[in-house]
Amino acid sequence: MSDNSARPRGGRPRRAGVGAAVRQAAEELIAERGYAGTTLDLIAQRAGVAKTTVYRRWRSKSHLAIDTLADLLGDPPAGIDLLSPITWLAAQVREPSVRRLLVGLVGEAGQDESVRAELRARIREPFTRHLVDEFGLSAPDVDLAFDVVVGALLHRLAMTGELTDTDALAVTDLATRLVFGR
Amino acid sequence: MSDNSARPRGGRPRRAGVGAAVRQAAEELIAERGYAGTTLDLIAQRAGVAKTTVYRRWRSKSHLAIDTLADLLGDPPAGIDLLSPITWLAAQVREPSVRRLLVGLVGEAGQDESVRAELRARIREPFTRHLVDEFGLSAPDVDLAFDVVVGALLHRLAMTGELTDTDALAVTDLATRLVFGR
Amino acid sequence: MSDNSARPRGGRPRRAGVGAAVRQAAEELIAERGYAGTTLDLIAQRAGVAKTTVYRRWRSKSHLAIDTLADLLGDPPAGIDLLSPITWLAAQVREPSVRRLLVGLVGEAGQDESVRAELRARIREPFTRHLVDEFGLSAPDVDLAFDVVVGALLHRLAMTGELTDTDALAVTDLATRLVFGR
Amino acid sequence: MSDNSARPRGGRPRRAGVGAAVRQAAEELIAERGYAGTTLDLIAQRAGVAKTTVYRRWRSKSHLAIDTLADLLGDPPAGIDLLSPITWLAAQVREPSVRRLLVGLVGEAGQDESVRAELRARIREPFTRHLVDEFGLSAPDVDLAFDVVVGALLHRLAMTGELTDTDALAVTDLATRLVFGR
DNA sequence: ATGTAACCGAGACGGTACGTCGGGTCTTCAA
DNA sequence: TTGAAGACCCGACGTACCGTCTCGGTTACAT
Repeated sequence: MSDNSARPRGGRPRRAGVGAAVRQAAEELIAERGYAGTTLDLIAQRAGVAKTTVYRRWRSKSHLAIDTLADLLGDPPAGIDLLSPITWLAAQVREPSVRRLLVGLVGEAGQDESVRAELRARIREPFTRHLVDEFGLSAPDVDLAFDVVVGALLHRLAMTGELTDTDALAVTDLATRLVFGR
Repeated sequence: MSDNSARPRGGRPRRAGVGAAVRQAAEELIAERGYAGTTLDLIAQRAGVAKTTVYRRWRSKSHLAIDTLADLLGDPPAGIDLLSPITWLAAQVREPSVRRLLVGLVGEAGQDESVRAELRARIREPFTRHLVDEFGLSAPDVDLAFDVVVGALLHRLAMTGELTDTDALAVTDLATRLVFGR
Repeated sequence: MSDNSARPRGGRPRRAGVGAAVRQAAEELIAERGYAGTTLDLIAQRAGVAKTTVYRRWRSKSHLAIDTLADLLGDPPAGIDLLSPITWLAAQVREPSVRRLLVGLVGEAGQDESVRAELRARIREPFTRHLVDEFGLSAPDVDLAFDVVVGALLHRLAMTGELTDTDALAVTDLATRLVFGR
Repeated sequence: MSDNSARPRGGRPRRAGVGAAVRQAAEELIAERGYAGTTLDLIAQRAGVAKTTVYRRWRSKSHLAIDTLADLLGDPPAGIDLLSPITWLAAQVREPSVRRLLVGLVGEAGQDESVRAELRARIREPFTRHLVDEFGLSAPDVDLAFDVVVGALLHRLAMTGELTDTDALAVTDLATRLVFGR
């Protein structure tokens, strides 16, 4: 979805399908073994690609992970009411691969501003922009709602390892009220 | 605060002050350099202790970090109203050392159930128990409020690197309403 | 045979049998696992004794090993001819426990003069003295013969891991001729 | 001289000079501080190379030492008489670096068959082959002579820490007679 | 056709941290 | 004083992973 695909001038063109294969491998492996437990060598191997190739397209493991995650999330659904995109977000976080990617990335973000920036631009902003455009909400409010939903669910997961429907519901309710009540 | 204390009998007693010195060193270093940037060798060195001594008392870097964090947090204040402990919690999360410890630990928690368990027992449970005893609230509700506050703030931090007063306030409000409104 | 048994003045007397038990444990373990593969903790454990006790009686692992070895070798037989003590020596070296003790000790000797001295005094000198007294040979000659027999056989063992009768015979012959032919 | 050379195809080629630099560092350090007193970290550092690089080329400290020793020994001189290679061998053993390498390796050999095998193939066999080819001697006899010379001198060194000319001469005499007298 | 420039696979390399192991010392309590 | 128990210091071990680098060889597109 963006291993910066723009490669205008000469030279051998990039092999098609490599980007997808690598993201796919990363997603699977991280879902299976967690973020830290997944090696770039491993990813490259499963994707049938050399490690160099991965590093040519992505700056680091974190950036590959962000890209994988963005690809995995896709766009929020174009629903009629405000609740549906928030519910969709919560559902996404409950997916094991999304969750483990997020948890790993939050860890990295603490260490590295460029990861934070990328995370904002590639993950949160699309969501926010969607709600702003669709429902005319204020961007800061939606950002906060995003952080509340993702953060709370992630942290719950980090604490207990699982997440009940009731909890997810409570949090989405909360976030919805947050956006409304301003 | 608990690198385990009750030891049977016999043998050279543990050197007094080692636990405190190591926690102190860990706290400082993690505040300065972040969780991942802090080595056990470094901690041991600053604490004036051999690395093996650290590993004798704590199973791993994560467990030392949890212990350090628990020690750092202390008990929530015995306030009269329900708001104060939640505000206190938010304030704690905004402390650089607490925050960096938490961020690091949330990352590890994804990988390791024993870290999750320890995190629940040493960090969240004391808070919850306090609110339950003091105000007669339901434990699951308080747990959730804890996860919302800590998770949301942490995630906001992970996304932006900073945290405004307004945001912190919004989140504490939310959590308070959550506990009430059930 | 000499964990320096002289303990004149007051205090609790040494427990009888400890010396023998430790030597026994050391011998067995080194025969089974080699010198380097044998830990002092292991020895103490098998001897049913605390590590401290071992270190109170012997200066170091090497010195315990030398003592064990001396005990194990005993005195050369009071034979009538000169050949028999040399043959006896060769036979001793072929014993697994003796061999592994020797190999380990030779390694340590390279690093530590006190080990060398002890080795001379406790292992080689008794042998030499015996041949000097019994057959009126010159001490330096016998010392050399000792070094040739033990050294050659040990080195053969180090190279091949085993030792045939013919080789052993050839070496003893050689050494005998050496002592004679001067 | 052989941290293995023939590599298949592809990949970044090994940096030239690394092998020599590491062997050189190992030789110097072991001559200065003895086998056991020499760390792989130290060797790597002095060679200006990462520790991982050393471990990539040599299986262990022992194998590096064998390689260093083989490199150091070189080939026996192409003399006209049988005495000269044996004298050469004795002279080599008296070199501090050779001696300390050998002593260390003999110790390891007791623990590890792969070290024994390597020692035979890289150290003893070249010597033996030379004498067999040059003088038509039987390989087992020369092997034995090798073990007698090296073993006896090493053991003498282990016992006394030094080695006089007379002793060295006596041993080479012995070994020469051994090869002849069969 | 030929040059150029980017691609890819393979794998060496530097660097840093990890957690473990073993020798030897020290400290306390009990005998 | 001895012994048991076990904490402690020190220093080395070998492994793992990240991200960089250097090859040989390949593949379009522009000249």
